[in-house]
Amino acid sequence: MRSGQVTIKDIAKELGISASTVSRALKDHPDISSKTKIAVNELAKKWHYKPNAVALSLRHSKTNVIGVIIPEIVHHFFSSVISGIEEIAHKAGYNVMIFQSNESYQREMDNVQALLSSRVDGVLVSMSKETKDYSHFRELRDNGIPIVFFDRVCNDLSSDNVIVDDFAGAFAAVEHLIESGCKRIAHLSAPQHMLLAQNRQKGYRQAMLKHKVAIDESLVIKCDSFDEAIIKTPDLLNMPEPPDAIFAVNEMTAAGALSVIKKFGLKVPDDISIVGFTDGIVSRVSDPSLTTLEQHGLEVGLKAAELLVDRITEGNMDYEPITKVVKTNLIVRESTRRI
Amino acid sequence: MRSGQVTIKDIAKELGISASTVSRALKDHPDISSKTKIAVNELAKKWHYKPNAVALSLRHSKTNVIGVIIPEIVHHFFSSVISGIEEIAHKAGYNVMIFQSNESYQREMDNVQALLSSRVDGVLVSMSKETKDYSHFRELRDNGIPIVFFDRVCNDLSSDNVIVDDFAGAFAAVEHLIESGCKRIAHLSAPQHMLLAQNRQKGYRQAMLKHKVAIDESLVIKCDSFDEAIIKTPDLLNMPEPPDAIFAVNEMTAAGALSVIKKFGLKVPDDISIVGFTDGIVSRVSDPSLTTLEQHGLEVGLKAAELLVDRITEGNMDYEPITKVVKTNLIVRESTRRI
DNA sequence: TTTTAATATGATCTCGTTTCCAGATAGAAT
DNA sequence: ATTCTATCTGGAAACGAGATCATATTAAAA
Repeated sequence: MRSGQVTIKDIAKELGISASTVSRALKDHPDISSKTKIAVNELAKKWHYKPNAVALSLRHSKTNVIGVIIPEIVHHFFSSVISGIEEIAHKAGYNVMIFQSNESYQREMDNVQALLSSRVDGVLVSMSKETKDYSHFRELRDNGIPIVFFDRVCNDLSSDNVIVDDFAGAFAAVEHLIESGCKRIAHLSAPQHMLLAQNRQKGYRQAMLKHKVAIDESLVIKCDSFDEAIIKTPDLLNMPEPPDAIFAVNEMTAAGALSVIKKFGLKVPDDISIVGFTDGIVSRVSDPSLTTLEQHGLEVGLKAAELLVDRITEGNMDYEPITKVVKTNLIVRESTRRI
Repeated sequence: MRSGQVTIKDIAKELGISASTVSRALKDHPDISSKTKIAVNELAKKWHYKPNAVALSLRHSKTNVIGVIIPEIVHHFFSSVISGIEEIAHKAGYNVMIFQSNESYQREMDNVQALLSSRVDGVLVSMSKETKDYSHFRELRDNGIPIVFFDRVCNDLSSDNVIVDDFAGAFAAVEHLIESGCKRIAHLSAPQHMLLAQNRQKGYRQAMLKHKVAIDESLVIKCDSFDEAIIKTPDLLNMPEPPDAIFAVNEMTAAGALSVIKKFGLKVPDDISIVGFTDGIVSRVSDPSLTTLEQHGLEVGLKAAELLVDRITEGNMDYEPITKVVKTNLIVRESTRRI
């Protein structure tokens, strides 16, 4: 038969009519006689004609593709965000292209170049931990490609953002610890150039301040992964005055700390309480299950994709950037004392 | 400035030369004078020229895009497979488009249509649980698009597959249970139209047979999710002769069973041993940590993508399908007795 | 001086589709 | 009979890049 897939020209040739007529017949243009329409549509169906999206993209300067850059897919939060994005994109007729930065700035820039080359209609980004320069994102915008940042956003760039209410979440978590009787609360934190990390730490400090609990700065350390927690938690526990609670910046860090604490023979929550961030499966099935903040990854994905689709539809790049905030809520489980 | 991104024509017009010359200058064609080359390349750099991938795709009938259909991204195994796929694809110059079937046959067919329209160069598929008809996949192949199935594959379709060694894994798991003294071993299984489920069950039966342990058919039940395990495990425990071990078809089912068993006040592994499948984070951090089979999702992704890229490069659709098997290995943790 | 060859560039077509601009044919109105 | 209008269809250009073919200019060889 033909090589490759069926085209409008194939149909035109078979029926002895012009390509323009076939094109119009397929989209039910009023100019075309119903006789022709029927003939065309029947053959198109028989031959499984599928419009060539590539040709359409070129013609309309619109690819109907949304690009997504995330640090790593293998994280419950990010994969659920993608799930939300895919959901909205699918409904709005967009396909989703995924790029991982693997927390590398270089790789993130490469991804942006690929996105530019691909002429995607819009981009969703959660920045890598390394990223401190944002010119590659500016380049996207200068080329008329709207961007919506989510979760890992930055202040320097005036852009659309969808973030989790990190401050309020952290505040609620720490307040919960204080109210359940904890006095020496450690904070395992992420690098402070990330807005997310700043806000969570602010929430921690504000809650401590409000309840007049002194902050021991040696209890506030940079520690934001499972492996790092395995290494650094022992130092905390070996202090002369060890903490009686830990507020970790994310789920896996909390899990790492928990694992060390159990190895030390300490009881959770009797000796030490733990609160994490992000309600992943780990928090639910760990023993004891972890008190944490529901981060609603799916909703972040939905909101971010909705906003992006709107921006694309508007087609105007002179918009006033907005920031949408997805509420978190504290889920009290077994790793903290109920009051 | 210009609307949209810079094109070859823009550069040609600015320099007062033809588009063909610019095109050749950019790819260092020997015909072009070095003076022109320098001028073109400088302007291209200054204006951030990026070749339009859409135009190239149309011209060359090659999109450099790989499509991936998976049931759900929000699963450690699948997200790690994607991670592997993205890795290889990136190296080979392909972009990755993600589609979720959400375990729906209808949605899976829609995805295939979108893939056909997008003219992707190849497709990676892990089928939905509902899928029992494979004509949509045949249509892909009939249009010259190579497919590699992974994990959720089927026998009826003669195709390239990358699978986990489910039989051997299950066999090893059950043998381990028997050798550690278990006699009444329950199997929480997935629907039998899935090859994966068949093989895991075969492994279970073979191991029982080899060691001459009687199989109580009432201990072999369909149960393949966390929630289902929460519902069905109590029935097992309430039997007159409850099982002394559970071999679950996947990680979350094992986690669900574990959670019920602990609620019943039974000790793991003293009263009941548990083995799952897939070495996700859950198995590692649960308490007790779960003995399980390392499923190497990343490696499945790498292998599948490599195979697909090879098929695309070959460009010949008359190949002999092969099946690659990724070994599993048993990781003995706290949920089973060591011998 | 004329032929030959090397060098550098432009014009045109193609990929698949849409869309604007013409046309052809028919019937209705003048 | 002629003009007008409605109905249907075809041709060509365009989207961006690349490949083939053609051609102009200059320099080297005969």
